[in-house]
Formats: sequence, structure tokens, C-alpha cells
Amino acid sequence: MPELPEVEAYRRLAEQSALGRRIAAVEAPDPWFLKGGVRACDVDAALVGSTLVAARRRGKLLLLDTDGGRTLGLRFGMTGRLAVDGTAGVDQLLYTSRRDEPVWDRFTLSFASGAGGLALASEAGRLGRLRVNDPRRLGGVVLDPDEGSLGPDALGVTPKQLAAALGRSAAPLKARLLDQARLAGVGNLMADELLWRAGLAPQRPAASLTPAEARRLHRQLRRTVELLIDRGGSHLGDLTPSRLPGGTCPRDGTPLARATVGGRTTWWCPEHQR
DNA sequence: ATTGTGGCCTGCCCGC
DNA sequence: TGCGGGCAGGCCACAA
Repeated sequence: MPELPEVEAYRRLAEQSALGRRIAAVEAPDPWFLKGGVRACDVDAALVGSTLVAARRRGKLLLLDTDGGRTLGLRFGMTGRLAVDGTAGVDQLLYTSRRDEPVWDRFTLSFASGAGGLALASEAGRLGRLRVNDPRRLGGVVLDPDEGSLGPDALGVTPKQLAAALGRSAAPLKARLLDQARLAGVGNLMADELLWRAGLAPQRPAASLTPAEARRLHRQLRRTVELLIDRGGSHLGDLTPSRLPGGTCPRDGTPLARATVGGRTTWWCPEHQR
């Protein structure tokens, strides 16, 4: 599902193929998908006529800046995909359909130029557009999102920032890693992969890590994020294929344990994750 | 403030 | 073959 690695792929796609293009029209057929009390006409007024000038990301939030000063924030939930013209941001997502149904296009920007131009857009299908296709409608669109409500991005987080994110909390380590206000970008699959690599049990109190364990966690966080960006998906870790009934630890063969931690289904190795 | 829970969304898959 | 129930998790509202 879209965690940091997928959204980074979306960001790169937008940066590569949507920057410099002028927004000619906005289609927002689903009011539910517009967050913060924003209406379709508000999005129209904010974006139409302006040009995309930057594609940024903070955690799982994609930020598209315009030369009009407004910023479009895109969230992808668990099943949201980004496509520009005919190109999808990622090959596939776990837990969602592989189909790309037009009715699942919850938000679309039509560009004035490029990829055939607006006049050809209807004939050329999806050219000249940036689309959010989301079967389950768990994503959403925000205007000028409050970036300060998110913690530091998990890609490039410093040991000090990670320590601050964990704080002196007695909450489970995994719950703290998933808390986007403290550390932005880690989702359920990446959290399990990361803790498996770091050899830390997900239900450990966040503040109980020794200095050596904290260093291990930081190193594995950086490595895991970079690895999954390279592989192109949060589900492409080494643990993921074993996260199912009967699954065993790829490292030592121990049957994996399963429980709900931090409100999410959690798989871990009871042997080497302590 | 901190932490946990439940609900929302809906496609898909399993078992009958 | 159709159908019902359970499942997936990001996010938010809400409660203790």
C-alpha cells in the first residue's frame, strides 16, 4: 500500500512529467475525496490557470506547488495510485485491484499542454492528465496542507530526531513508529520489515531501547527506507512474503507470531526480535 | 497530554 | 454459480 516508497515514486513521476505544465481544468467528482471542507469550486479557483512548479513529499503526503502560491496536497490512503498521462507511478499495490477503472478516478488535473494537448484529451484517453485513482476512496485531496502537523520524514531522519520521535513513551515501539505526527512515512508493512531487520519486538515500550538498540533501529530505518524505494514498493521487503498464516522467519525459520499492535496487524519473529 | 479503540471506505477472496 | 462474511490499513474522531 502507499507508504513512503510508493509516494516517493509518485513524487518522482510528478516531478518528471507534470512540472511546468499549466492546469486547464480540475475534475473532482467525489466530494468525499475533498478534505477540510473544500469544495470542487474552491479547488478550481485555487488551481486553474496556474502551473506546477515543484513536487515535494513529506511522509506519505505528496505536495504539488503551483506558481499561484497554492499547494495541492494528495493523500493516497491504502489503495490510491497516481498516474500522469499514460504512466502509473508504481507497478502494483498490495491489497487492491490491479484494474484501473475510470470510475475510480477521484481527482484529475487536466493540463493545457503536453502529451497531445487538451483538445486531444478526450480522444487520447488519459493523456494530458494527472489522476488519483483510488478504488476504496481512502485517500484525499487537501489544499495548502499543514505540513507542520507531520513529523520529520523517515527518509533522512537523524538519530536525534528518531530518539525524539520515540520520546519517553511507554507506548509500543511500533505504534510510535506509525505515528505520523512524530515520524512521517512509515506504514504497517514497512514497520514490520524494519523491526524484523532491527531485531526488535514491536510491542517493546518505545522508551525501553538501549543506546545500542536505538542505533540499530536508526540504521535499519535508513536502510529499509532506501531499499524499499529502490525496489519500488513498501511490500517488497524480505519479510512481507512471510506475513501470512503459517509463515516462518526468513532469517531463522521460526514460525512468525501475529498480533494487533498499534491497532494494526503485526507479524514478527519471536526468536530474534526481542 | 498520551494512548487506545472503532468506524469509514470497498474490492477481493474464501467457504458454503 | 451466487452469495455473505471477513479482511486489508491510513486516517480521523472520540474516549479514558
